[in-house]
Amino acid sequence: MELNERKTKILEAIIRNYLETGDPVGSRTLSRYLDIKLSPATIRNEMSDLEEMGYILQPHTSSGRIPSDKGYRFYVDSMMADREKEVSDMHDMVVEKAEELSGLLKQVAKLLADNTNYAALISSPQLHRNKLKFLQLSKVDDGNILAVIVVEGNIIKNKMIEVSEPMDDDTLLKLNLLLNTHLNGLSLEEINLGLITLIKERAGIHSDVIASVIDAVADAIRADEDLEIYTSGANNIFKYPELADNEKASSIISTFEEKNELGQLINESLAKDRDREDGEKTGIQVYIGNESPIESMKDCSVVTATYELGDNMKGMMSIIGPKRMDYEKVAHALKTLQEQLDTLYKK
Amino acid sequence: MELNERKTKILEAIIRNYLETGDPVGSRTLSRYLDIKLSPATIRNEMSDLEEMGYILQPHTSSGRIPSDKGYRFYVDSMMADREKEVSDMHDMVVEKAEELSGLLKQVAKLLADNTNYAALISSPQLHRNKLKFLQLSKVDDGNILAVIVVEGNIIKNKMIEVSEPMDDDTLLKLNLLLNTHLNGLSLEEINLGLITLIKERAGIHSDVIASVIDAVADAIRADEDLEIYTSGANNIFKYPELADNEKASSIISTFEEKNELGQLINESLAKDRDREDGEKTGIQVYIGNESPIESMKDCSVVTATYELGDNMKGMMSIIGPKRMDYEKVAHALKTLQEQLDTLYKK
DNA sequence: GTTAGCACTCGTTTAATTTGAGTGCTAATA
DNA sequence: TATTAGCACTCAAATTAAACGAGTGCTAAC
Repeated sequence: MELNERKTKILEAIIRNYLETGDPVGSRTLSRYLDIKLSPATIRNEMSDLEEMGYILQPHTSSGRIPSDKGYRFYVDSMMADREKEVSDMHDMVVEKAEELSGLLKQVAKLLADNTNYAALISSPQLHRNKLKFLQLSKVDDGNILAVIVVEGNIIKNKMIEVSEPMDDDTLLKLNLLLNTHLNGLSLEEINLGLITLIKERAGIHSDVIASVIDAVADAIRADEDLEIYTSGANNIFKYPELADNEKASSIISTFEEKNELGQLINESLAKDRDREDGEKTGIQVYIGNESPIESMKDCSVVTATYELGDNMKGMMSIIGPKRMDYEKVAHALKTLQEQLDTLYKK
Repeated sequence: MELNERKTKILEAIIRNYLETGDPVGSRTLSRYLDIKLSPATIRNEMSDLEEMGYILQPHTSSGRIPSDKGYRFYVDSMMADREKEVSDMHDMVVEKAEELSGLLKQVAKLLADNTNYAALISSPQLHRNKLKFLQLSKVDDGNILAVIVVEGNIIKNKMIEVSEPMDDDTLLKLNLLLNTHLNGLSLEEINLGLITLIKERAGIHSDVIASVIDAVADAIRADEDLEIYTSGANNIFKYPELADNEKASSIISTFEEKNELGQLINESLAKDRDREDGEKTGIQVYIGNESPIESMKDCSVVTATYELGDNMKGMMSIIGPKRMDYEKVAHALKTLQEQLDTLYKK
């Protein structure tokens, strides 16, 4: 069977109506709602076809139809195609450049959640390539030496190293020189065991300090270490009855709180984004129901977008809501913030 | 009327029973549950008295009684009095010393939540007095200077400062000297406008860099800036029907997510802890229902404990659950972690 | 191809009924 | 005087029954 124009119109009407009300929609309602004049009976026939084709389904015999995952998928795809649509009832979302990255990301998550009334999350940007840019040991007091490490992208890492006896300025200077000459500009792969042993040898009695420093450097460079996730508006799910029963709500909230499962979503989304042909799309992805990589979100839709923060640092943000979420509004919100973030550190 | 021994026993039996089952408890049940032999009728008379005295109440005529907030308060107070009780069914809770403070605190929050099946939170420790301990500017690359600031308690703060043109090593050295001679060892109150102006004058053309540094120093020293709150197990509240309805659950979850309201709880709890006579109690507080400073937790009980991490840095942890929570288990869990944290950095 | 008509389905709503745990009061008992 | 048995009463919760109504599929007429 073919999805002709009339069927398409009816399918869209069903979905639109369901998005608005959240109730299954019947033939009589559609007959009034549609711009083409058709009797309920005719529409019933078409709906019967649409159901057979898998686009809609009945929660139970003798109730209206609701979109199936396939139906949503069709709707989202065709919606994404004509992207010029303006969404009006969105507040201005302006990101203010924050002192700290974490503050900025928290701000973005909150903006997304507050403006859409769904749950939102954003990941800290992942560095593309990590090279050591700056390394310095300083004496803080007699028992402590502070290692400051800066890697590409100006990510800063500190480590306090305890020493059993005070280290004089001269030794410190030498260690600094030693570390910098050997390590500066190197990436994780390039710092191998041979090099480490060499440095330790040269450091002589201070090799234990060096070991601590190198540990810290490895930590700083390893990307997955820094993967921070900021969430906001998880409690918004209570606004949607189909997600608000204890079982579902609990598992969604718990996923949001633990955060480790969210990592999968982020990785998958970033990977997909990397694969797509350049220039083609805007980097927005939609996971409907079971399409989502996260088990506890099988009754939700997840919309993700990647962003780029200046120096090739890519991160991901996402909105999670009921399947009948307002996809246009959500996509628009994500795009807006995407653009703002992209330009924020560009200037 | 007086709370004699028999009334006390009955009251305790009511509360114990209610803690176990969560159902209102009636005279017949009590008659079986009590060790002294009394007929339901007698018990009814006593219950009637207890109700008049405000220790228990009926959800509706012709149902059993449940403890009032006053009843819980009585129970908690008398329970706290004999503190030697051993709680058996608690898993071993061992905190492993973590690299980063934030990791440690997350671990503690999770331990508390997992072991008690209630929601848990822990605040980062608040410094008692904040003095600048170490300050250093370093050149990271031509366009960026990194300021590293360490304050008492080894809290480290970084700030990247952009400069329009490269700064040579000599100038940097001079600025470092200038800042250190004037600022080292000072507290927030001592860094006044006069001093700032003086330093800026001496810095000449680099006064804008100095301004940024001093901003960062102020940030680092101000205590409330660092107040981080880590939560875990918020979704545990779904395990208790009396908290699991949408309205309540939503508001509790939202408080946990926003976190800013939790600050009040932390401050109040730390303040109360400071006020108590030394050596008297263990620093554990119980807020029952409306006693809690947080509006959204009026149907919960909140148990808080302070901890001390080495250098006079005090923080607070808390467990939030239904009023009928297992107070002994919770108090025991908090004490266990309290002791572990106290010794962790003492060694 | 479209539509009106009709019998049928089935979740939802409302009301009525039953059940049962629990109470207060009174009178009998120890 | 304190305790207890007995009994009528209350009321939330569970159960059952009936009515409702939105919606369907099918058939026959247009």
